[in-house]
Amino acid sequence: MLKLHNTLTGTKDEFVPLDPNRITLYVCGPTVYNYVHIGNARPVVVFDVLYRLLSRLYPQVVYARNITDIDDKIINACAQTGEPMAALTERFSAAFAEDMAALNALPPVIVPKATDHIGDMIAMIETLVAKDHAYAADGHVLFAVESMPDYGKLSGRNLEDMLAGARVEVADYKRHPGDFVLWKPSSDHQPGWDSPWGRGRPGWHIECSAMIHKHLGDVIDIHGGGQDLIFPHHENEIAQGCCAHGTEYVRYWMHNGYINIDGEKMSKSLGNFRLVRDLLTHYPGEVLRFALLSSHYRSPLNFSADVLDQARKSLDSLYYALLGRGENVVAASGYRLPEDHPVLAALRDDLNSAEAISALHAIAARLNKAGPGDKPALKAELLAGAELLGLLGEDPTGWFQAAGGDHDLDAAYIDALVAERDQAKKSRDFARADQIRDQLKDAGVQLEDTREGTRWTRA
RNA sequence: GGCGCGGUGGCAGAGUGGUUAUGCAGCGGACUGCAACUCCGUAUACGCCGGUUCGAUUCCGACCCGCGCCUCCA
Repeated sequence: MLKLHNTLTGTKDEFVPLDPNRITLYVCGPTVYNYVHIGNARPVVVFDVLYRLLSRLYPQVVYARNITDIDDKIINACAQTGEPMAALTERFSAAFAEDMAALNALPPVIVPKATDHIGDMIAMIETLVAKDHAYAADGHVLFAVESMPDYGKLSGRNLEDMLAGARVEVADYKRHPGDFVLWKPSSDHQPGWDSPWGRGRPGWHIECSAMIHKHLGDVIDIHGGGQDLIFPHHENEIAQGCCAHGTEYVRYWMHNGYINIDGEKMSKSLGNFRLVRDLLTHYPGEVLRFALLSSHYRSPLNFSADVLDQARKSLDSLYYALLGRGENVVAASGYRLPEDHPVLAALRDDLNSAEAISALHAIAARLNKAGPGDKPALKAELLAGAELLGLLGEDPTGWFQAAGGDHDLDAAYIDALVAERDQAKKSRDFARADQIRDQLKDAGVQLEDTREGTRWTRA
């Protein structure tokens, strides 16, 4: 059984797919007007694990993650640099794909772009207007929140509550202050598309609803994203999807917690963000991924160098288990994680990645202690468990020897010193041997004498 | 003001009505020429106050503290 926390019910519910032969998963992707920060990466990594898990449990998973390539923030970014919109969005889409690949996130099955679906959005808006859930006013088309009795059910608020806390001036063409934009007019120098309401561009929420409808269906199994999307984005998606197609839209809503810096939410508006791109110059992508998975996806994660260093060391201990004590162990082939395996059980419990990692350490401990005959099977088990989390995909020797900084010694030079030290050891010149080891240690290279010879790792 | 989340050992972080994860760091030991890796052992914990209970970190209530959403944001 797979249990998932559903924002709609507020509880951990058993996952019952609409069609067990075709699971549908949609995750909100980035607005491509700059590089993404580590907070943007959290849902990508979290739902990548969900995608891997679902793929293990069901024969087919249709996973879509959109690219928002029309938005006022993009228009503003272009206005500042003079770069054409298509060039800018293409550039940052590619950068996003690169960054996420560095975090070992599998590409989704479908990566729909908003600008490829303007016609679908217009059609959906027309449906909403025809059903009296939307109205045109002053060049805009607005969704009428009062036309939907249970509007607010996802975020747990009602229209009166929202009015009480309103901090924004209400445009006078709105019938109700909570009405939101489906379509808005573009000036001559703004990008726009022809529509029944004149030349304009879509509002933020409609693209996801339209693309879900086109690629995945009227009702999908799971929709994910960051907690800050619950309101208004996902609330409004529900309104659009349910009202346009007369169905329930999404069965399970999943939202990940924030990444914090010094206890405060990391966000573009606060300016306290860390770009994935910059972090990757200091840490392997797998360390970032491990850090993101080291706590539960719904909990806040306080991001710091300390967290990354601990992730690195924890990962090292797992790779050490794969590396062994110098013996050459080949993982058994054809291993498949059993249904009741602890790693699988942990992930099935609302994606408890922290517990899954702990289960990985338990396998590593058994692998370290095992006799030669048992090692291949345990190594295969460790690799299979880790793969569900998208971890331990590197060659262990490569993991430890990969150059990370500008001042790293090159491998040939290190090998030469190691050879010299071996000679010194053979002639029992331990003073010289230790001198070489200390010299390398100062340069960040750790030597280890194993039965099969000396090996080295970068600290 | 409305709605919601969280406070676990030095740090990170799971979990549970009683046997008290896991990783890193610490301490003692084994291994080693000495180390490193690994192994064995070990200390330190559940914000505060009440209640329920044979027994609560885990359930209930109040309180304190921190955070988030209500506006673009993963």
